[in-house]
Amino acid sequence: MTGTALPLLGEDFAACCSPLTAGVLDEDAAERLARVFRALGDRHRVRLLSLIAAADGGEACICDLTAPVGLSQPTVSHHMKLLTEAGLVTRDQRGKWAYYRVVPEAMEALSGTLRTTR
Amino acid sequence: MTGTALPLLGEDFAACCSPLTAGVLDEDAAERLARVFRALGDRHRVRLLSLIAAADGGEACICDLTAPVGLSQPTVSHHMKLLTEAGLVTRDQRGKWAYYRVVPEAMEALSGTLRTTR
DNA sequence: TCGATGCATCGACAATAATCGATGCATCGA
DNA sequence: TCGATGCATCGATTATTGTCGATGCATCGA
Repeated sequence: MTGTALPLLGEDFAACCSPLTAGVLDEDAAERLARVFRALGDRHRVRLLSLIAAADGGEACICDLTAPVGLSQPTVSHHMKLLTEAGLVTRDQRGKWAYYRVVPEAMEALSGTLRTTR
Repeated sequence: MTGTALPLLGEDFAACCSPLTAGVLDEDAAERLARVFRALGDRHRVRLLSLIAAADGGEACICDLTAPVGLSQPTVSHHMKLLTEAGLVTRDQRGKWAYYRVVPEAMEALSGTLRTTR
């Protein structure tokens, strides 16, 4: 296991993220949040995320992803790095393959920041 | 009322947005989603959103926003345009002032696309 | 041990995006 | 009617990001 997620959403998913609209965010909080949203701000990365989530076993390697998104291997690798750094996916190297997996807690936490009703 | 929101999330907020991870998104859906996330992918825009939500009456004009974010008026105007086009805020011109307001339905819909449990 | 495979990194280039000053259009108050 | 104010748009510049070919490092199977 060589997962290298950098949880930009905070160490503790459950406690880090109050709704965006609950009060004025300071610069740091805004930047951290924006960085995660930026990771989702590309159609290919959004697509990659849905491909991984829908993949058999909930995980996929780069080789499974290049064809569906129609990008080169280095480019897909680059996008996956951004998603990993955002904490939205984890990377697990097993032999030759690097398996990526969606982090539900991160998705939930991010979802929570957009919730307006309590 | 001169609101000009372009609801990129779809005409019907409630019905448009199944979770990102519920199945493989087609190109169009991925692009539409990514465009909205991209609108949130800037710390100033995230901040602007929280400022508006926290403002008195839930609305704010450009002139209320320039100082807090420390950007020029044209730049703030530009950011607000992006947020408006993403459907995350509405614009309402009243006299000299343009009042911006968060669209809770859009936030909720977007929040829903990130939800992994149902 | 060696060729093949999967992947990340690097370097370069092209495309997007952020920012601001200048400007023009309304609207308001005097 | 006129100056002042609020805002959007334009044009230019800089910064950021997406993309790919080339390359190098592991790992696997023969």
